[in-house]
Amino acid sequence: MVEISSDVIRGYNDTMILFNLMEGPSYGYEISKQIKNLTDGKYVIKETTLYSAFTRMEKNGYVESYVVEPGEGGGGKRRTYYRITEEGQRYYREKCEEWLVTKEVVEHFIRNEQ
Amino acid sequence: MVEISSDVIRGYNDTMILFNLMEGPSYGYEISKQIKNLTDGKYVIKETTLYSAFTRMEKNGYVESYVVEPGEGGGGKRRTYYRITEEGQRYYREKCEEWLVTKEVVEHFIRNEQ
DNA sequence: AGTCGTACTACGTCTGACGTAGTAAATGTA
DNA sequence: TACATTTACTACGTCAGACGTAGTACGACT
Repeated sequence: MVEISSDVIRGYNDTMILFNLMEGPSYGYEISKQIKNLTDGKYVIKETTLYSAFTRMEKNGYVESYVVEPGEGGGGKRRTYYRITEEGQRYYREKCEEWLVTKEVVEHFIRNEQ
Repeated sequence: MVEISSDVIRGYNDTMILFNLMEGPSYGYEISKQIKNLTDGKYVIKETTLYSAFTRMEKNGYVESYVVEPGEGGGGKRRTYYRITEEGQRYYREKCEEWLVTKEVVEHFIRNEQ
């Protein structure tokens, strides 16, 4: 089982989170589960990584937060939802373009014997 | 022009350097030029990043260094050459495998409209 | 009543990348 | 031959993102 080192993903955690928010507002716990599911458990974002990303991205204007009390719509516990902003969408699209270049660059240095 | 943020590459600088050393021993200045050339200038490794990677990788047993005085073989200045070790080769191959998984993971979160 | 799942917050550490700066020899150019 | 550029580094300090550890607290299930 190949382990993904976190330093590789560094710089793409934000992108993964924003990808989820492109479908509509969401909150920490849900996003962490979605990332895990989408990757078949190959990548599990750490809670601290996730929540500090929210804080950072809100400061950068990529997301906006609002609190939903239990009862209001969703059940369960009080949650902090995040909504992606225009700025966040632009940032997400830039990251997607950047990825293409990054992939091309890295692959010059990769040899996988078949 | 899409700029590659250094955090994306983080974790793959070592791999890029080791890729070059797989062809035979080399030294800082040469490797930095090769990385630049191979990527058509899309990625230029910073000197401090490069030399600190050497130090780290020598400590980890991935490379071994030796000094070549001007005259001995090559011209120019006194150089510190690096040679990849068995351990370094194993590490390089692991990174190449890891890359496949990483790529797959990240691409779940990328949408590039065509 | 106790455990598990949900939904966080706080705090401190580590590491790799990078900015700035400086050294110094070799090489190319006027 | 004077000067700029290229070559080949070293030193030092800073920063940001990831992560370990810990703790809180409510709700649901058994």
